[in-house]
Amino acid sequence: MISGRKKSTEGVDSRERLLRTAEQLIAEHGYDAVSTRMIHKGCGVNISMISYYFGSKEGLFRALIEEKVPRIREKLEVLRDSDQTPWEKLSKTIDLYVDRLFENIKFTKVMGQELSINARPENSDFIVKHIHLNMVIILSFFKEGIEKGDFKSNIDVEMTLSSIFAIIFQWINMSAIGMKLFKVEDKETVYGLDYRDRLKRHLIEMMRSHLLVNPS
Amino acid sequence: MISGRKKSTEGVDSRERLLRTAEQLIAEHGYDAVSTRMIHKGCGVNISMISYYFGSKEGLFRALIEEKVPRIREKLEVLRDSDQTPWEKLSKTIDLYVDRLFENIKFTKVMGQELSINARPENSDFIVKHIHLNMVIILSFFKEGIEKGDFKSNIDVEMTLSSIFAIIFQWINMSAIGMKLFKVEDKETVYGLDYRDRLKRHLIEMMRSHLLVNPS
DNA sequence: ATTAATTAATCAATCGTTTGATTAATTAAT
DNA sequence: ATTAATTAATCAAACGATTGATTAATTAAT
Repeated sequence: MISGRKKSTEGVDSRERLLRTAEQLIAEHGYDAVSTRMIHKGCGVNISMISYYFGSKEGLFRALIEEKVPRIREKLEVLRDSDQTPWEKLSKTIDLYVDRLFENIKFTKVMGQELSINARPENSDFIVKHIHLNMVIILSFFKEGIEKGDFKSNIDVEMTLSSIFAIIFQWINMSAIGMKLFKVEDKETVYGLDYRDRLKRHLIEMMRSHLLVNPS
Repeated sequence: MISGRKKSTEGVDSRERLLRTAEQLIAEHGYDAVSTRMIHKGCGVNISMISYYFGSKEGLFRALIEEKVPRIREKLEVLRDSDQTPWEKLSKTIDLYVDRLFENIKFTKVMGQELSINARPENSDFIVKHIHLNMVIILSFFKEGIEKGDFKSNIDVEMTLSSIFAIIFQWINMSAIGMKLFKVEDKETVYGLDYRDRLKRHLIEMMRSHLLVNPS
């Protein structure tokens, strides 16, 4: 068949299209404002396929969360086990995290919404669990830096770590503020490479003066 | 009459109860997850009073936003026109902002949700406009500090300002992460005075090392 | 022939909103 | 001082539309 419109092996494709359309719409309007009909109209896949593949609308959302919760952890573990200085580990962590969240703008927004609203605790617990596992690794970089005498000993490491996450998350989740502050018209710009680099540089420079005993 | 259950001058009270209940519920579950029936059941005020006082559910929400968008600006202007050093102005601004947002946890969450989701642009535009007006004032503190030679001249002032807002907002909006990081069981604790002070101290100390040419 | 994928049609439940009637307080006229 | 008219506030009930979900029938590939 030329059109191949109904090949049964397209099943995977329908599933994927539902996930991607849901991600797009939910990032833009929030979970509760997105109806199953919006999703089905957005990708042309029949409504009942949501139940067919995911059991329910919540099941679709859950699948989206579990599929995408970033797997930065492996990279962090490689970094941890390397022989770089604590400061090198930390600055590369910032680089890594900014890249990962910027490469998944839509999903980062969805995460932010799930963590802000407290509906569906299974989702927020799942996300918090994974973020925390990463945080524990990054915390070890701080402690290593303090032990070696590279970092100041009187810094509030937990607050500092939390701040790094906050700054990146907020840049993506509240882009409207950034747009106004930097007099930028479209979202594409603040999500683009220029501002991504500027955010990295700012974060690293701020951490340098805040953390290092001897900022070179 | 003793009960006075239906005095016509109670109208203001019903209006107020609708606003407070909506604020509470929307902060917890998000606008779209809160139905008009949830609001009316939450405060006992008849459902039709929403249309009566606010025209619609969105009108109620809009009234909530306009009523509460923090009026920190007057205090910032007093600070700006005072004869304190730029660093004093900035550290007092941090103090002021943390206090204001912590005193309005529920509404700060609502603001965060409105800025994250892009439904109802009238609301997000309104919020962004007011936040930006405050940001312009705080930016003048930075510039004054640089001109006087108190602050380093090579700092990214816009990114730094944006970071301050991000850290405070995120602490309130994503309390789940803070709870896990600080091994705290209930929200009341991370929203309490101890962590409020700890957040202030961290922010001010981080800004001190990041901004000041000569951190005393 | 069996299986997996897809469809249109339909379900009960809930959504935001509106209705017409009722209450209690206020104002104006006698 | 009484009475009549007007007002704001409140209520239960119902509106049409939309929600998430399910059904049974159909299609296509093995």
